[in-house]
Amino acid sequence: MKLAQPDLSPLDFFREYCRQHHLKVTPQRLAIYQELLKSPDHPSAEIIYERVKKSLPDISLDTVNRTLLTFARIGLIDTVEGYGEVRRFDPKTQRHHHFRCLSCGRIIDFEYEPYDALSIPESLQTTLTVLKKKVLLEGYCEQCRLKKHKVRP
Amino acid sequence: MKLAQPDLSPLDFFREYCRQHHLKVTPQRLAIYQELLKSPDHPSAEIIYERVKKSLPDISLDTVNRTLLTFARIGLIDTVEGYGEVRRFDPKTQRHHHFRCLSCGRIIDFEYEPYDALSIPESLQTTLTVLKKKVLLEGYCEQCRLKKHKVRP
DNA sequence: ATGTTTGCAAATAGTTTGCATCCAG
DNA sequence: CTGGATGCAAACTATTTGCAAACAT
Repeated sequence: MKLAQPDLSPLDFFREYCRQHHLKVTPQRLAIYQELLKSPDHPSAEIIYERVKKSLPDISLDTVNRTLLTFARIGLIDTVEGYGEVRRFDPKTQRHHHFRCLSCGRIIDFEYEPYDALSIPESLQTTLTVLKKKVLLEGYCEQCRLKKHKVRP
Repeated sequence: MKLAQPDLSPLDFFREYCRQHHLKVTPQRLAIYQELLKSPDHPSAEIIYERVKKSLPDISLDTVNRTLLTFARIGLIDTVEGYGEVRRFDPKTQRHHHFRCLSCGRIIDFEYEPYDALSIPESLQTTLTVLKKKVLLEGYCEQCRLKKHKVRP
């Protein structure tokens, strides 16, 4: 689904991506996308809204929200921890990892030695204190594998 | 902080764990913990509430919420994707991984070849379709490293 | 032209807070 | 006894939805 030509300007890439996904290129969408590109800090919809308002004072938070979800749905951007679902709890505090079904949201635990033994990148060691390592695999579970579901969120 | 003797019955372990963390062992907490142990499905507070109500009909959703957060805070249970924070977005769809500061919530991107090359456990291959692999490291960032912050959530 | 997108307002969902009462230690 | 825990209600925050007007194609 993703474009294979990264040799376009970010803007052309965006236009092309939208066209391929039958999305209209509106000033709002453009502004949001450009703001996102400038934002290395994984902003929330609210924060993007505040920033985009500087150039488009009349934009609404709803539009930002809808646009971001749309972008995520077509794979133009990613959502980071916090998949928009409710908080869920896990009584297993021993080391284990998760598989998450992109269709039904099911989370499956698994244990896998090699993942526990993962090394920490040198470059991080100097500035960060790493306490936990978690591997998250994503894809489709047995039930959803065949059905052509739409991806969450 | 975690107890080192897993050779207690789950119930005694719980009582002991609570005592060490100066938490009273109330019927509600007991019921919630026991329900959690029976729940391999990473339930939400709402779902736990529904289940626990069968044995404690007068329990409130607030108590379930507070109790789960308390349990998570003392490390008795874990919270799963969806850290209770707002949804955040990432314009980088190329492969990369995240470090998350347990204190300030900051998310730092990093790239690390070996993580991209991770093998998928055999046991999962037969039933699941794995599309993405993400490694999440957690700990304290440079700024928070020294300050003794309380852990989110 | 026309079907999508937007902005607004209202609804909803999930979570948190204040407070009086209750109970485990 | 007494401070922490609970239940209730209300507040709050984030997100979603319905709809008429506006706009991109």
